[in-house]
Amino acid sequence: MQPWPRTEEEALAVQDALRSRVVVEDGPALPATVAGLDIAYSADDSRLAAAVVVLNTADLSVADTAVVRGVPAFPYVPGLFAFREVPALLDALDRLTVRPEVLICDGHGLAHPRRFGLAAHLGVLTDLPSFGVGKTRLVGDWEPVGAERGARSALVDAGETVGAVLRTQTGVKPVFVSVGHRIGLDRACALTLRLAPRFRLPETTRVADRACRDHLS
DNA sequence: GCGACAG
DNA sequence: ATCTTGTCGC
Repeated sequence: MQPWPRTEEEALAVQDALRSRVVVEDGPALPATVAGLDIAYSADDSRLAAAVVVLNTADLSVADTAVVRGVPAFPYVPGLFAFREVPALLDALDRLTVRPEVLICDGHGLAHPRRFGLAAHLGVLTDLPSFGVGKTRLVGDWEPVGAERGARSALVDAGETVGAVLRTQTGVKPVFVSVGHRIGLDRACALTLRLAPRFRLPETTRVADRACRDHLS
């Protein structure tokens, strides 16, 4: 990556320059491999471990894992979250042996104030299909989601649908799915459901979460 | 001025 | 994100 932004103004300028590169076309309906990306931080926030885990979509078995240690590349600022995690995640992606067909990020894609959250950012930089599955909202409003697994409600911000609030398990809080790059919302939701046969979060996120925590000492 | 605010 | 005991529920 080029000189990394060091101020909020510089980061906003980068987002402005990159967001036009988001490609809105549908991606693979049944990718053979999917990657989960996540980062764990040390208690004092000075160190981090970034993990990328590639799963075989067919049986959710682990095909490859890469974990790297590093430092946050930017302070945590809502809306500029990607600048904190992208460098470490790209490092981890570079160490993979198996090329994932889709990236699934911990955070949002287009469900972002400027429509360029972490999932969109990583998608553009890697040019891989990507989307985000967040645990809480950043922007948008939605109507109550049906109680059954699979039920979804449009996540709307400033009049436009920026994602979906999806119930992955009956009786648990829904997750926030939003497109990042080269994949549509319907396929992102369908994939999320396939990857979450038993728990609230997709296995990609769960396995990556465990991997990066283990590498933080 | 008062909230809201991915991880 | 992370700090953390107990507790309610299946």
